[in-house]
Amino acid sequence: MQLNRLVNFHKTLGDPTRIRILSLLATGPLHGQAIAGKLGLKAPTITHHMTKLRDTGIVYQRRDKNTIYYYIDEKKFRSYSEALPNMLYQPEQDKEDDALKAQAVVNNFIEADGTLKHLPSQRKKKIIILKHLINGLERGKKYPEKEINEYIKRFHPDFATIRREFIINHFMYRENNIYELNPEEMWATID
Amino acid sequence: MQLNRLVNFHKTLGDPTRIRILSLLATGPLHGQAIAGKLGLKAPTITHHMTKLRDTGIVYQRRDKNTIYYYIDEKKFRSYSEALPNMLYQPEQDKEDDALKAQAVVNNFIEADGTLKHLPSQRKKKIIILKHLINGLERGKKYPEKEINEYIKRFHPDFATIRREFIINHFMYRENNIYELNPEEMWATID
DNA sequence: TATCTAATTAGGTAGTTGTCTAATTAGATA
DNA sequence: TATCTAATTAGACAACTACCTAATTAGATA
Repeated sequence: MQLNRLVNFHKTLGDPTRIRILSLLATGPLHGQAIAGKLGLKAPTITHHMTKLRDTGIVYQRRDKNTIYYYIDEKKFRSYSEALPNMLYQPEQDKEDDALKAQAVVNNFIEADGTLKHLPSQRKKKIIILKHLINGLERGKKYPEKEINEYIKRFHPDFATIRREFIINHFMYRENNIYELNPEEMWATID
Repeated sequence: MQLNRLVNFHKTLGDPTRIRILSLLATGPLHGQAIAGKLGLKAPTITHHMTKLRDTGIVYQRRDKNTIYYYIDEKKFRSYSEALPNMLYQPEQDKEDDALKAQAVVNNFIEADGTLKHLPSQRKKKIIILKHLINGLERGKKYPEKEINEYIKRFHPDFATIRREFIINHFMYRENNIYELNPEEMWATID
C-alpha cells in the first residue's frame, strides 16, 4: 500500500456526500438512480462520486441488465482505515503481543508480594523490569537520593545497582543528587 | 463523535503535505521552523496545516519559551481512524464476540462426528445452527429436492423439518421443487 | 527599552472539486 | 429496428484550498 493511495483514500472520505453514500450502501447494495433519489442529487453527480469511491477500491459494482449496483468491500474499508496509523506507528496487534510478553517477564522476575527476585541479565528483559519498577514514580517530581533509595528498597535491597541502571538506561536523570524521571521518549527501548 | 467532525478528520488526512508532517511527528515532537525546513515550505504554510491538524484533535502543542512543539495524540489518531467503519458497521470487537458465542452454540448442538443433536427451540440459537448447516451448500447452485434431503440427512434424519426451516428463515428459496441458496442479505438475523 | 526569534494574520494566485444541464453511450426489450 | 432506461461524458460555474510574500504579533532576552 503506497502512501499516495492512502492520501487519496482519505481525500475521498473527506466529503459529506460520499459519506452519505457509504452510509446508504452499508445497509445493502443500491443502484445509481436510487442513490440520486435518496440524496436529492442528479445522476451525473452520483457517477462523479462513485468513480472516486471505486478508485479507492472500497466500493465495487455489479451489473444486472441495465442497472449497476454498488457494494462496499467492508474488509478493505476497514483495513485502509487503519493503514495510516499502522504505517506511522507500530500496529496495535504487535503492541498487544509485546504487552503480553512483558507481562510474562514481569511474572517471572517479580514475586507475588511485588518484590524483585533479581535483575534479568538479558538486556530486553532487564528493560522490561526497569520499566515496571519506575511505574510507581511520579512524572515531573524531584526525588532526593535518599527517597529514591527507599523507593527501590521496596523491591530489592541492592538499590545502588538498580539506581545506576535507571540512569544508564535514561529512565531518570540526576542533578546535584536530585533524581527525576526523564520524558518517555528518552527511555531505553527494546528494539 | 458527530459525522461532521469525521468528514473533517478525513479531509485533513487527505493531503500529502499533512501526511508528511504526521510522518515527521510520529518519530517525535518538532517545532514549526523544523517542519518547514524539512519539508522545504515556508512558515505560514506550516501554520496553515497545523491549524487544520490541531482542529481535528489528533495533534496538540506545547510551548517552550518562544517555540511551539507539536505532538501527535496517537490514541485519538487511531480511534478516529476506525470511527467511520465502526459507525457504518458493527465494530469488529462485537463481531468477534458474536463469533465466539455462535461457536459455543454449535459446540452444544453439534456432535463430535458433525451430526445435529436436535434443533434448538430458542430462535437465536436455531438461526446459528441453521447457518452452520447450510455452510456446505454452494452459492448459486440449484439443488433438486432429493439432493437437499440427502444433504440434510447427513446431519439429522428429520430432513423435512429442517428443510422447512431453511425456507421459513430465508436461507433458501424453492421454485418447482428446485432449491437454491438465497443471497446472504436475505437470511434471517439474530438482532 | 530595543532587539531577536518563532508564529500568526492578511491578502493574493493558481489549481482543484462538487454540482449542474445538455448531449451521448450502453444495453435491454418490444 | 426503434425505443426505453440507466449511466456516462463534456463543459461550465462557484466554492474551496495549498502555497506564497509582506506585515504583524507574542514572548524572551540583552
